[in-house]
Amino acid sequence: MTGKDIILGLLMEKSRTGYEINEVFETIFRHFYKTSYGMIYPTLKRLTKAGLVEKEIVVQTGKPNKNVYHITKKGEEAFNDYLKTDISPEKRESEFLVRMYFGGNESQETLRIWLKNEIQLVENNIEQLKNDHQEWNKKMTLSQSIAYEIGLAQFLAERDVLENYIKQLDEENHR
Amino acid sequence: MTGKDIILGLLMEKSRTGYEINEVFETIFRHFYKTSYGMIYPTLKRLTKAGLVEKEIVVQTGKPNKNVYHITKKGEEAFNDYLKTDISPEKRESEFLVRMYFGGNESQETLRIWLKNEIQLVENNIEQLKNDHQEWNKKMTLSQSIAYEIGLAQFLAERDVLENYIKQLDEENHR
DNA sequence: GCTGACATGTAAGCAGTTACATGATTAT
DNA sequence: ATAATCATGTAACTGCTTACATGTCAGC
Repeated sequence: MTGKDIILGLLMEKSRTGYEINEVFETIFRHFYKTSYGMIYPTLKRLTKAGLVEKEIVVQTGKPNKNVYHITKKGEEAFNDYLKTDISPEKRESEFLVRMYFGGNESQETLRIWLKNEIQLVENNIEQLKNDHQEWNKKMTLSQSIAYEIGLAQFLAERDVLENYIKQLDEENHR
Repeated sequence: MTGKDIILGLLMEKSRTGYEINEVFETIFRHFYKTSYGMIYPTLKRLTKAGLVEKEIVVQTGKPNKNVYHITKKGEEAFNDYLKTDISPEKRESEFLVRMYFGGNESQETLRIWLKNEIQLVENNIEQLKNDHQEWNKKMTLSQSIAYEIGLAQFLAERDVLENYIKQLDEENHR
């Protein structure tokens, strides 16, 4: 799976601009796929050249013009081919956990700061995820709901562990 | 954070070979940082050239010879400098969740197969994590325990969601 | 004779990331 | 004026992945 596959999938749902594709990555895809314009626009260009998508220039008033991309037959075939490939194992890279691993020599105070910071980040993620869900759930399929709930459950689980440890640190301090 | 930083950190703990560094990545680091020999050996070479680590050739009997790497003063400084940088946001890439997002047109049967497969993978992860923990916990610091428990809690959370949904599918089928 | 653990590397390629660059319009 | 939203791109770099390549020794 590369960015190309996901972009094709999103254009199967409906025609979109690069800007709108980025919005999807920043909302519902946030907790399982991160990317940037630096991937989106060059990919769209390559896909156009390869005949998998078609570009339509839409003139707008009150807003800058935009390029709407439509998937072609060839593009649909490419996406269906992708769907037949094996699912690759998940990739995670958590610098927070790496730091926790190496944090054995840090003071309890430093540890508490790290934990508090991470809780804040996780809570932001939870809130954003819930907001995104409220906007999307009207048209969500069953499998999309599962994707959402797994993300939410994992964030909640992390928050619980973090809060438990902070409590533990506090209790040790008050003894 | 790049592979280089983690390798330096691991060599701060104790001198290791490339093979042993890989073992760490395959056990305790498994759920938050994935890599391969293709990163480890070239990095070790670069680090040696830069004077951050030193290579010692150890002749063994009954086993192939090995290269043990020791961190230098300069290497320790580099690692401490890294520790002062900001923690970068987590990166996740779950092809399973991407497929779930796009899986709206799949049959319940297909969905059930996907869920069962993912449960199997998650359960393998849980078991491996628990095994790794039993081997390492004797010498684990508090913060290392947190890293372990976050990983475990997230896998358990995912398993719960998946199992719930399978149950739901079963119930709908029996109506 | 073969499998599995131990052990070390290279080289080509790629899929991005990061930083840069630009600009219109609307609302405050 | 200035921030926010809408909107599109490029170019250099990089850090890794994948596949290849090689070999020892122990135990069955």
